[in-house]
Parts: sequence; C-alpha cells; structure tokens
Amino acid sequence: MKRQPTPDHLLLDQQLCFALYAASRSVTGLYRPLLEPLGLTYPQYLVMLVLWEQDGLTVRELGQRLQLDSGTLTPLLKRLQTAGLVSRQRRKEDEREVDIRLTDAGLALRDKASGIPECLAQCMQLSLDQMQTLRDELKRLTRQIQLPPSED
Amino acid sequence: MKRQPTPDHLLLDQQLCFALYAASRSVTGLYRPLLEPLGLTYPQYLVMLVLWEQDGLTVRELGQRLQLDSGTLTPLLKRLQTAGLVSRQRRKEDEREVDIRLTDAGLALRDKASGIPECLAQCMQLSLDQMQTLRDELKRLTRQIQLPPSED
DNA sequence: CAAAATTGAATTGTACACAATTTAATTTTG
DNA sequence: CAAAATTAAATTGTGTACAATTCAATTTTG
Repeated sequence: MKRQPTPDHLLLDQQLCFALYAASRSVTGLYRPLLEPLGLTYPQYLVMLVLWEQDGLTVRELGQRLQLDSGTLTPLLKRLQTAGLVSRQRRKEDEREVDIRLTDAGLALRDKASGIPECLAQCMQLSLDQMQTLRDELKRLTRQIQLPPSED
Repeated sequence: MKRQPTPDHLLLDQQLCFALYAASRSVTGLYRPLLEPLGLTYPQYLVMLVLWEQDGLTVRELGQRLQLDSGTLTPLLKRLQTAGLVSRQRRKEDEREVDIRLTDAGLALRDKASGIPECLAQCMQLSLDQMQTLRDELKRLTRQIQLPPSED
C-alpha cells in the first residue's frame, strides 16, 4: 500500500500565496531595525504614513485606507497615543466617531522617517521601475480579490 | 507657518511594502472560508502542505521551510496535534529534536484540500502564467532580502 | 573526559489580525 | 416623536509572529 505522492498543485513552492506571505514578512523584517529607533512597529508606521498624508481621520477612515478593523486599530492607536504621537478625541458632530490627530511629536517624526523608503529600496535590490511594476501588480491583485469569492 | 506636505516617497500608495502586506492579507482572507471546513487556519494549512510533501520533519526543518521560528510553530503544532492531524515525538537519535508526523487523519485531509489551489486561482482572476510570473518575482525578492540589511 | 559552547524546543512577553459581541450614538421609520 | 435599525468603537477571544530567555541535550574543546 504505497502512499500517493502529493499532487503538484499542493506543493508549497507552487503556491503564490506562500510567496506573498513570505515576501511580506521578509519585507516587514527589513523595516524592523529601521523603525526601532523611531519606536514604531511596522503597522504603526503604516498608520503614521496615512496621518502624515492626511491628518485628522477617524478610526473608520484609517481602517478603510489600511484595510484594518477597529479590533486591530483601537489597541494600536492607544499605543501610539501612549507614545505621545497621536491624540484620540470623540468627534463633536458625531460622538460615535473618534478623531485621530498627530501631536507635534507625531508630525516631527516624519522627518526622521523620510530616509526609510530609499533605504528599503536599496535593501530590496530592485530598480525603481521594477518596484513600481511589482507594486502595481500587487495592487491590481488586491483590488480583484476585494470582490468576495462567491457570496450568492 | 504652513505645514510641509508629505514628500512623495512617504505616500502610502507609493509603498511596495504596503501593496505586499495588503495583498498577502487579502489572499489569506480568501483562504479562510475554504479552510474553515477543514478546521485549519492559513498558517496551519502551510504546515500541512509541507508535511503532505514530506512527512516526518523536525520543528526546525519545518521552520526553515516556512521561515517561522519555534515561538510560532510550537503552539501551532500543539493545536494541530489536539486536532488529531499530527503527532509530536522527541527523536531517538537526538532528544532535542521533535519529530512532526501526519496522523492518518492528517494525511486523509489532503484529499479534501486538493481542490483549494484551483479555487484560489479562479478567485484571483490571474492566468496560470501571470500567477507563476508573480510568484517567481516574489520568490526572487524574498531571496534577495534574505541577505541581512547591513550587518557589518 | 569534564567544563564550556552550541543547539533545538519550549516559554514568556508584546503586538498584531480578525471574527464576534457589546455599547453608545445616530438615523430611519411607522 | 418613539421604537427599530444602523453605525462606529471598543471589547473579547483565538491564533499567529517574533524577540528574548530558559532548559535540556549534544558537541566541542582544553
């Protein structure tokens, strides 16, 4: 009774998903030593990127931009608040919403972060063109996936 | 005193890292409803893929294949054991190593999983060729990143 | 060969992710 | 307008990730 070999399509090295998962974690790992001096984790850095771009968003708006829900963002934002980088305030117009704003320290941190993208680009050994192409392919993939699998 | 606009290279939409991070989480999300009937999470599915391919690896070998450490794998493997899908046994030759083996149920699960890759391919709306190209680009990126940033 | 160094898992502690529920505020509707 | 429905955060619970430490087993070395 010989055991059937695994069919090709179940081989780990065939999986796009694993290539994505591994690449994402590897890149995040590259950020770690660069963000550590700023006192930020990678997801916290993403939140800061959004706020540096547009300050004063609600938790919901941040979540839409990063595709994260309040279960992830609420504790993360509390840590950023404890670190003195953002403030959290209920909105006057609608008390259900919480306004996230950069503090002076949070805004100032942008300067210390401004060298990071270039540093990363070097670490990844890709040309600017290669990076843009790959990035846009991944965006397209994410966009197409956005439509749910088969919710009838 | 007007606030400086964020420089282009700090814009979220410019980041390859975020495109990767978002795509990876989106794809994992696609797996969720497919793996739920099998009682697996996505990282658990990856472990099963490795074991279906080669049974009887140590925690360390699994970790090398998936780029995960014992802090992640030990609890994950205990859950797979509790689910009756794998066994964990100290190796006779070297008692430090723990051998992970599929149970009959673990091996049997492969048949129920065999349709998943095709299902995913459809959800991603990519041709087989596009998938392979993207996968190989990501593998190359991960491989290049493997070399540490600048550990002198 | 015994002390020192190394190795492999496990453990501890922090920080995501995300489903599901809860709570409070607002909007809709009969 | 008041009850019902909806919405936004927060909370709860489970499961990763990963750094750092611990512990036991094996290797290396003086």
